[in-house]
Amino acid sequence: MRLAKVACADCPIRHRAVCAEADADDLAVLESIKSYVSVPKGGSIVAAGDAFDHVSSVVAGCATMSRTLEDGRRQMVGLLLPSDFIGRPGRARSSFDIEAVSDVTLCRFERPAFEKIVRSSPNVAQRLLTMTLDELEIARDWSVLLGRMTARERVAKFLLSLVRREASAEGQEITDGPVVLHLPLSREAIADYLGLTIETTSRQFSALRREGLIETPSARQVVVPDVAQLTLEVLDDDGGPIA
Amino acid sequence: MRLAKVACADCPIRHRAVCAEADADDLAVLESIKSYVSVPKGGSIVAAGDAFDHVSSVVAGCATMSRTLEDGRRQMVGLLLPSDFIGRPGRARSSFDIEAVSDVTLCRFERPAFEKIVRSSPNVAQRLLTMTLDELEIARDWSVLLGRMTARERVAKFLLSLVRREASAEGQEITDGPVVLHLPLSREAIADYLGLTIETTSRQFSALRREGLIETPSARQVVVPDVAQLTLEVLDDDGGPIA
DNA sequence: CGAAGAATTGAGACGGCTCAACCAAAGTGG
DNA sequence: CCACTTTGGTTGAGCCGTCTCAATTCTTCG
Repeated sequence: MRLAKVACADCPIRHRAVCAEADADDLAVLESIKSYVSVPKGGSIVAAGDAFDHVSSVVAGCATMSRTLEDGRRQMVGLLLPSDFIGRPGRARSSFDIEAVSDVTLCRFERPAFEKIVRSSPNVAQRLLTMTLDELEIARDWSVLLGRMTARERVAKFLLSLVRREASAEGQEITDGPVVLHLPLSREAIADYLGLTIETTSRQFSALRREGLIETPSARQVVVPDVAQLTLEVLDDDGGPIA
Repeated sequence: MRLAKVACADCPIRHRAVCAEADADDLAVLESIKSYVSVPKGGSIVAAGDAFDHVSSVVAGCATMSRTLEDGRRQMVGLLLPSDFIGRPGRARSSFDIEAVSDVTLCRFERPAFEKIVRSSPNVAQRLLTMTLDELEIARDWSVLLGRMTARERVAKFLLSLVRREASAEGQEITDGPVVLHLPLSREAIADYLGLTIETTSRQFSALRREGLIETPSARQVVVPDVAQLTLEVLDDDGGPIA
């Protein structure tokens, strides 16, 4: 669904998205070709194999990138939150499904027009490269989790990544004190993200709760009373890239 | 160890590496600042946490990118073959270990000098972006393997990725007929790549051999008599990105 | 209040891991 | 040239963590 445009100057992700380094000229062009689109919770943004006619930035809401095998096994490969970029300049087709898990607002560009900007604006090209390198680092970091970590470590690391991501989105320090998290994902989606089943994921939440490492006022809310203590559950936790 | 330079015009990876799209001017600059370095089998190229003083392209040999957790668990996140790029412009430290698994020849640039070229040459910047996007796709594809595939599927997919990679390096068609592979990795390294143990990996090789899907004249050689048949072992195998 | 979906919990099965023995190939030194 | 060692790979037996299947509870929303 089409939405009214918001001026880039007022955009909540102006300084974190692909347009972050755009100068006044770049921004004028981007502003002229962008359109806002809203995708309802559960809606598809692109399906694996589909053409990528547009690229976009997530302005609000949460989306997932995943692949489903023929027999139904499903693995999420990325969580898309505000300021994240969707699409691949220079590539016509998506090899993953991208779906809204909450109502999502996208700032969208037609792919050819966006590719032209990438070619003409070093600022935008540079920003896109930096974001892609960040994504790559996040993906590789996640590979360590998928390949080698226990269910407990996966859940703990997932929660910590949300803590960090929320802190960085709000430009805050990472405090040790109680942090309240809103989970953007269902247990099923979390399981797909972590390479586990729903049941195992749920059991790990329960175990962490029993041991006082987290509290769960509701299924979608998690309180971490002591972030440092939760961090101890994850070997290797160097802080890691912000996923 | 320093080696004599090879002219870019004679370089075996000239048309596949980060310099592939470089024009004559770019190439002159690259040629003037590059140096060739050889790293012996088993040697470290960079360690996790170390400064990235240089970036480089793999000219010959094979290297791995991996992380080792404090308790010794290890996950490989990338296999580096000729034409692959090592390093991250704009980031000073590596978050993974990069090690030579055979004697490796690198075409190396000091990071600041290379970053300058990326800023001044749209061709190089564009090529770097494309390569990074390819790497990202490969990393995400691998996540599906690590998160959801069985040991048997992992080994089959690994072998198929080598078949494709060899074919693409030599610009050949992917044939169904017998393909002879040289494994660049030990069983241990393969296990680390696939998120398995040595023993499980070895058992899967044995099982595939028993069933006639592969032959193993020696530990480092694998013959795939029928690529299509091996492909049937991997659900989802859409061909996938070339890892 | 009832229905449907989401999450939790339990019991048992199973795939991959651990520990251990064994084997083959490649050095190494007397 | 032959013991001896070392390194890398294979195989076996049993264990354990996660999955599967199933029942139950909790939420949400007509």
